[in-house]
Amino acid sequence: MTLPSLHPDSLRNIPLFAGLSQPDSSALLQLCHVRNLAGGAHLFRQGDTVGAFFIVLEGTIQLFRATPDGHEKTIDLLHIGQMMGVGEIMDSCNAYRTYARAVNASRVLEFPAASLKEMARRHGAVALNLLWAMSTQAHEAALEAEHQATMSAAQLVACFMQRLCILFGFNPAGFELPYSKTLIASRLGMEIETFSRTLHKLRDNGIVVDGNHVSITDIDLINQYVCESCSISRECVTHQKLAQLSPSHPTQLSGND
Amino acid sequence: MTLPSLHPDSLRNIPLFAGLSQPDSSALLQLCHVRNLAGGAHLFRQGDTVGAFFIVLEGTIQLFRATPDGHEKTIDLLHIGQMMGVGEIMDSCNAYRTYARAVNASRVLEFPAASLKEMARRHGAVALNLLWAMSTQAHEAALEAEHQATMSAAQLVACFMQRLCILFGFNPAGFELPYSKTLIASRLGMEIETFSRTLHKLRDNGIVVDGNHVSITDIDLINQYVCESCSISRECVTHQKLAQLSPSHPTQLSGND
DNA sequence: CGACACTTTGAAGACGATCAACGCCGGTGG
DNA sequence: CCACCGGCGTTGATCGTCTTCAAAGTGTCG
Repeated sequence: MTLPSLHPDSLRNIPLFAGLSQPDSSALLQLCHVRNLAGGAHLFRQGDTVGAFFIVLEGTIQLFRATPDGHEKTIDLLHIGQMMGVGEIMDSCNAYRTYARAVNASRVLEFPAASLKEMARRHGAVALNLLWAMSTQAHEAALEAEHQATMSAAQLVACFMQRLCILFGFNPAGFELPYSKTLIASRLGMEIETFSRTLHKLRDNGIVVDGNHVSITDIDLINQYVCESCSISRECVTHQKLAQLSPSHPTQLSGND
Repeated sequence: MTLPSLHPDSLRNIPLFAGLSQPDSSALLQLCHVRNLAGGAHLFRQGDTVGAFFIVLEGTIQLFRATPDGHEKTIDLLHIGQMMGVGEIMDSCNAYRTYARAVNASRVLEFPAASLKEMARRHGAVALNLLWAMSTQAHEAALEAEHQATMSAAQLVACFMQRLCILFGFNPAGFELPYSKTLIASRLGMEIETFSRTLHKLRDNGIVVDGNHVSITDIDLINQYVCESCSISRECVTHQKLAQLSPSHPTQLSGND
């Protein structure tokens, strides 16, 4: 099922494959195949029967739920290496708990649900990688939750901007927003109006936004502003990384272990 | 290291041991030992070097963080079968991310950190149980986060009351709060004043509180009230269970798989 | 040109946090 | 026995923040 378009090189940034022996890696690859998604295409919907789990190879996948009043509440935006649907498989839930939709043209790796547990049982290294990945995801979700609870809208936005720079290797001095403001606001758990207003207020704190163009004029100021009310922020890889971030100094995703 | 006080029966409610073969189970038991904690005793502190992970056997453990302004933010209250510190071990973090303190006299099972990964690598069944447990914890944390974001203080309190009945097998028609109000408020992420006020408002929704005594006078009304603004609530085992809950009909923790 | 999605801006309102004061209770020490 | 204290919980008043509703501006695409 392995498509020719999937080169071993592509696996370098995928935690699930990190450090696997050649046989283990091959066994995994035998199970999966690549899927291409156009922007806006749904990968699965909340309530769909769980048939597979996925890993992002390229592009961005939006995980979200539909609220009773018709809105969408974005849970997360997933990028290269991140997994979807592992939880559903591991606790034998038979329905996806969220929607998953490609924000832009994306490629994902698809693993049949049945095979994953078997791989984990048989290959200790795969099990450890899964455990590592799940624990990392859980930790990040916990950070996220604490951020939401502790930080003001302005701090959340500032924090998000910092993360963008890390994730995409943007030059903080000037970059374009990679998503629509509506999507970002949803991701940050705030209303679009609040987001819009907040962008202006940030001018005083070292972030200037005009249209889709963002300039972080004072990295240190922003970093201090984001961290001030949140003990946990200091744990964030983001902030540690941002401290060393200089223009044209793109950062990779952190490796396993 | 197995203490005489740990009977095989005790393992029945512990997901990590669920469905293990005799050898697997014994191997795990060889690794761990029981620790007794007095109420108020600390199991570990935020920043401590990670030396072990723990499973609650008896009592209640409070996980919390210290906020910059000196308050405590309760992350979770753990009961029988729940694990602490697994995330820290699996992603090779060398410091605990929270405080852990016994709310009342408690017993926990302690596993040396080094052994856990090795067990997971070698014993497929243990790895699957760990994956199951982590995925369940992660899912519950996600529900929790969505609750916090979506529901009003009153709904959160009502939801908490329902959970108490499920968890402890209380008769909804009348029971005593098992924790101090300060602790509950902290658990629910609100100030004690807000909590206090909220208790009165709930009178209109079928929950009457006087001192530490709680009466849920109208289960259906409350259930509807809690669920109304939160699509996710319907997934909550709580609500499904509560529907079948009748007086003197205690419920067990859900089993594995 | 008009339809429509996206964004901005204003004004009002709801909700919870904060500050302050007080009542209650158990323990301690004189 | 009483006075004092600290932890806990209640109640009132106020304040800031974010949501909500409403309206208008901007852009793209047919």
